Amino acid sequence: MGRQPCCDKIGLKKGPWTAEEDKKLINFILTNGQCCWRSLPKLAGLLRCGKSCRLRWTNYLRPDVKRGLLSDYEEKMVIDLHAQLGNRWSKIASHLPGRTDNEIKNHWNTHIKKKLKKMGIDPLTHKPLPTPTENQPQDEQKSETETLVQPLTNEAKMENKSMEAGSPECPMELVNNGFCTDEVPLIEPHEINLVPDCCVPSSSVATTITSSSSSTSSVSNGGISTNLFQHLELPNFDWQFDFGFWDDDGNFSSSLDLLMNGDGNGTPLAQESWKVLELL
DNA sequence: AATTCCGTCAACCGCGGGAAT
DNA sequence: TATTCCCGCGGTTGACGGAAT
Repeated sequence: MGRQPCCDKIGLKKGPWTAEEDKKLINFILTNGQCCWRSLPKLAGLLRCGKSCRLRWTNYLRPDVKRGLLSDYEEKMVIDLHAQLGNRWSKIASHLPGRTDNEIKNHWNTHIKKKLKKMGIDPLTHKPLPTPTENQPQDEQKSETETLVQPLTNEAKMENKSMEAGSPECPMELVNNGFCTDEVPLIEPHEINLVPDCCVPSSSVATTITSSSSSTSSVSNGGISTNLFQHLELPNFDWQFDFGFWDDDGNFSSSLDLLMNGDGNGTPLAQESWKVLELL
């Protein structure tokens, strides 16, 4: 007997998500937690496959998701981790708080791969390509390469608490390189207090608000503008919990003004799901 | 101004791993 | 132990927007 399809595909909607669908999904998850993706669409009143809901949540709607271009630091992290882990995007993502595997995978394929090739580095092996381009001066290649690919300093590594080494679960060979390839929780348990006990989310709901201050983050994604308040047409409410945003250096900051008014570059920082959080 | 090309990224698909029975 | 089911991962696709012609 073959495997059954993950869901009944008849009558199910595909393609970009609408604001209404997003709202339904957020409301349901924040009320009930992440339990059983298979039955979620029915319970939430969505004509979507469970997998589609999970993807939409983890890659876009999740409150702690960090949007915008990867910083130089993050890019170095990705390259360094990729050299050790290969195409294990979820593992790589677990070392970059707020970043999703999908986002990192896309960034790798569209940006980093090209950069490395241009520098004469094989993106697969992270070693110099067998036949270096003769057109490009070696000195230029080297300096660029050193800037982007050199191993992270210990200081830089310590900056990221998700990379803490020394835990019993952390393989020594990776600890020695400054990385632990095991799963690293992105959110401390005390940060999760919004979901009923019936279904405790794995690592999805936090009381921190993240968003990118990158000026490039204002592009629409799947028809959804950065100003997700407007997107979901949810009512305003008072902010009562900690929140913040990620700057281009990978630092997390808290600021009500930044959240509500933008970062001074016309970039709104609020994300839609927080309204729902507060309403509950 | 219109058309084509290209880059980006959200979303889909199929598969494997692991839990449940 | 074998089978079934669900979740999550990684590869791929397709829609969209901007650049180039």
